[in-house]
Amino acid sequence: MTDPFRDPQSERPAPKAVISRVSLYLRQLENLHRLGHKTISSSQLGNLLGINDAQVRKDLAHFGPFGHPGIGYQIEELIPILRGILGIDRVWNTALIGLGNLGRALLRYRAFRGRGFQVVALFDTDPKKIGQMHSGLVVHGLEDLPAVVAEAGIQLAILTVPAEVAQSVADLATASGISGILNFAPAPLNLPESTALVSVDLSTQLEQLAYKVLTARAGQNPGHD
Amino acid sequence: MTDPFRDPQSERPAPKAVISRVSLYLRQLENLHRLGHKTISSSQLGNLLGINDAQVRKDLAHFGPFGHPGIGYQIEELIPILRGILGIDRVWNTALIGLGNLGRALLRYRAFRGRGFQVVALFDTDPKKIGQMHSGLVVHGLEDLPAVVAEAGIQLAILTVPAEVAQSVADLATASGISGILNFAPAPLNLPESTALVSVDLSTQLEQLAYKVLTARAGQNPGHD
DNA sequence: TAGATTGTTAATCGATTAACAATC
DNA sequence: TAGATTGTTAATCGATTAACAATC
Repeated sequence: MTDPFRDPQSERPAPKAVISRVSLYLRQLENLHRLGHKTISSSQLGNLLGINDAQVRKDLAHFGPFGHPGIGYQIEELIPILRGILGIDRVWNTALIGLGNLGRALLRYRAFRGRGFQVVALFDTDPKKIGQMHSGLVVHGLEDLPAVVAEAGIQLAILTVPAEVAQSVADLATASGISGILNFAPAPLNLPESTALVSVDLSTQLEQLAYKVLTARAGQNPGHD
Repeated sequence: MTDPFRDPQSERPAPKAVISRVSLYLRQLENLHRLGHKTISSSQLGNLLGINDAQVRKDLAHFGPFGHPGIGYQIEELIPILRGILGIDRVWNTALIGLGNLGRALLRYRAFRGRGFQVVALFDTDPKKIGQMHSGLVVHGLEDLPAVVAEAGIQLAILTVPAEVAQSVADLATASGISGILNFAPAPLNLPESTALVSVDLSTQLEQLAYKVLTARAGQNPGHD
């Protein structure tokens, strides 16, 4: 089965795990750039992140031959490439839906800003919250979503609503033309193929931690390191 | 070191992916229980979560033969078993380190309470924050960590500090006797084998979303998730 | 019994790691 | 050149899915 097309960029979409690591590579490269480093090898980069050097090379080679044999990768050259691959070389207009504790915190969270994710509209269903100002934005009722999405060219939504309403809010967001949802509600969402979904499930993460502590404690792990 | 128990629970530790799904199973079972359901089959449970039925059975069978052929799983029977497996059948005394926006939001976040994760102490390095009260707890300086951990029997730490100090704070937490860390700082942490670590990297999650939107848009066949 | 569903083995699929010729 | 490091193929490892005898 010889494949006539070998262009890595447009062939198969990179697996989810690869993209996760590309995010980590990018952040590490930005740190190194800030520290004045010029080049880095796959094994150096891997060591900093606890990732195998062959994997680093393979992940990057998936998108193109960016490395220089005998030298490594040019940090300044690689950073904008990775930003382009991830799609954070542009501004993403983002709606924040649900202004509970978590939503308000994310609105002010540094890590979301300055990487192209710009919250441009707020939504809630609570009449007490509608009309309030947060970080210079007024809170809309959810019924305004379709109009505001169209008007402001909103592409992404951050969902910080209770689990019970998450599916219906996601449906409304999809119907309004949102292309991607970052879901914090602890509920499985069913979306059309064309809508991208990433879920962050904080309570299951804490459960993972509890399990890990228990097994680290009981099972005396044979393989040290 | 002869293990008198040959039951699956103490054999090989379940893979990370299995435990993630067990969290999802448990939450779904709790919802079903609330709705008055008595039994559920692996295929029904799988459908609700978008998981293959063989995988549901295999995941659960990893811990014991909990199912009833011809019938399915008894919901009321399975719930406490899964809670025990995950280790959320007890109280975990937890320290929250870093009282920025995210830290304060997590402190009040419902999903963390009522699942056994009890925040019993707060820490920060900012002199303006030390001494403040949040949710009935006083903010300690970080230098109090070893004493408070010992005194209050703290086992877990939620780390919501800037990336630059995350490693040193994690080192202090480990040295103080913490068994597990839920890390929200966007930095790779290097910890001893004996300390459990789960990292939640919000900015990389948003980058995953951007990538997914781009590929869903261009390539017609995005991964379902 | 007939129908349903489990636990588990075998088959498949995908991801990680090792090894090395090619390259600078 | 000699040394370093890439991109990639082959080998390994692990996880998912299909299939089915055993069971209720």
